[in-house]
Amino acid sequence: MTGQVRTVDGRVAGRRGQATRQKLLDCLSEMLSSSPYRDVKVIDVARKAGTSPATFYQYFPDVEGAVLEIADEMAKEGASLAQLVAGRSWAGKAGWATAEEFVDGFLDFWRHHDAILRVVDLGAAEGDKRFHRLRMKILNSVTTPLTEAVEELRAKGRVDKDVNPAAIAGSLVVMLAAVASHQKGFTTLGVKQAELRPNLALLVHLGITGRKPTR
Amino acid sequence: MTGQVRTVDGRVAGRRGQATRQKLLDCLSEMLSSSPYRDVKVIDVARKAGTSPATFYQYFPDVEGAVLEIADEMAKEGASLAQLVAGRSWAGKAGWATAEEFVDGFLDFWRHHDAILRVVDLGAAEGDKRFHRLRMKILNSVTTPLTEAVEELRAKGRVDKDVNPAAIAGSLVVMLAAVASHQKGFTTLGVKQAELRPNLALLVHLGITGRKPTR
DNA sequence: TCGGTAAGCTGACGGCATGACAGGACAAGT
DNA sequence: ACTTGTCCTGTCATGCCGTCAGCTTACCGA
Repeated sequence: MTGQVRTVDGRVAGRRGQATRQKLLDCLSEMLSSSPYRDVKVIDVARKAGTSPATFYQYFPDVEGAVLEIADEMAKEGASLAQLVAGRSWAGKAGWATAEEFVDGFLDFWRHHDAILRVVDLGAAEGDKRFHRLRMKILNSVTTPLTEAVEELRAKGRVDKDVNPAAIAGSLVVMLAAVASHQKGFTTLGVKQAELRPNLALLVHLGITGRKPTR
Repeated sequence: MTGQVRTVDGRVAGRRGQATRQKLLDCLSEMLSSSPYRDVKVIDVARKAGTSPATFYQYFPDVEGAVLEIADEMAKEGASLAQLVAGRSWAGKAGWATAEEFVDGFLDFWRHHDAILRVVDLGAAEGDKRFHRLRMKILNSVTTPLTEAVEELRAKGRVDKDVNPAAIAGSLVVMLAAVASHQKGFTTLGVKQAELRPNLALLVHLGITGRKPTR
């Protein structure tokens, strides 16, 4: 099946091979957190992993290929984000709680993986289809249920007919992603962490329901 | 004064020197639009400009330095974005017009400079102070007047006391920036360009005033 | 017209990363 | 011990980086 981990030259990787491969991925992940993407060199990753550049090229075509691998694992993990929104109520106090928990959960996930998500974002913005697909996969696990929530409210006539649920949901999600990536920008504006979250929850609630929350 | 353009080794650049310098910046700008940031090499920029790598290093310490230069020019241009928001009304039909024009103007600016803004965003997200300052400079020209608008409405009691104007304004602005960078993500969701803008305007209006617009 | 001076540009070079290969080390089964 | 297939690395050609000395060009005053 697809589960077979293979080297660049087509061999099947055994236990030891998979271990070094994973170690290379871990070290790359770490390097992405500590130095600019542009400056991440294969030789540094290899050194950090206690091996040689040649070994790196045995498992990955280049740095980008390895990054895609890391991002793919993260995307799988990100599927659980759907639980933050799916099947939740957006009415009354429960609605406010939904908004708050959604914002919290999403920000935590994004900040936890900020280094790799930065690179994915860049790749997607630069037009690379593979990165774009990955980014959509992650965002969709949240955007899709969020869109459904808006559609439901619209069907009940609680939201205007001329709103596009997907546009609203998508915009709110990228807002959260961008805020998480640039949290430093808000401290510069004099906005503290603790203040930011409820305000984001407010915006999300307003966007989804069109109304102010009852707290 | 500060207007003196200088080479890396301290010489004052004359007319001819400034021309090549500018040509290098233009070529770099073009390369950033057409190839991944990671793959932009000094030698390519130099070749494209019909000169040699050594010349590049005479005017810029490295690629990053040149990028900062381009971004700085763009930041000056971005100051005019303030006019989209400053002194506008957020009440009634005028309020809806303000939201629409703001969204349009901002998106156009961001998309026009998307290549360089991608790099600035990346640099800022990676923690580089110079990129972060530049990013804030551009965003602030919009965030500041937007924050004032919210503060004004709050003073009139039309917006809840517990909202933080800066947090709201900042979040809406980064939302627009992120949407502009990832427009492709929305076409994937089945949202067309023309549909996106009014929905963004709606979110902005909701965020600023707390109410649905009257169109 | 003629140097003198500073600006402007480039060839060339050591250093380092890249990416490919062949061959050696290693583990496991026989 | 021998075989087989996995795993790693030394090595090499190639190409980019960043710097320097030195050449050409433009400007200017005498």
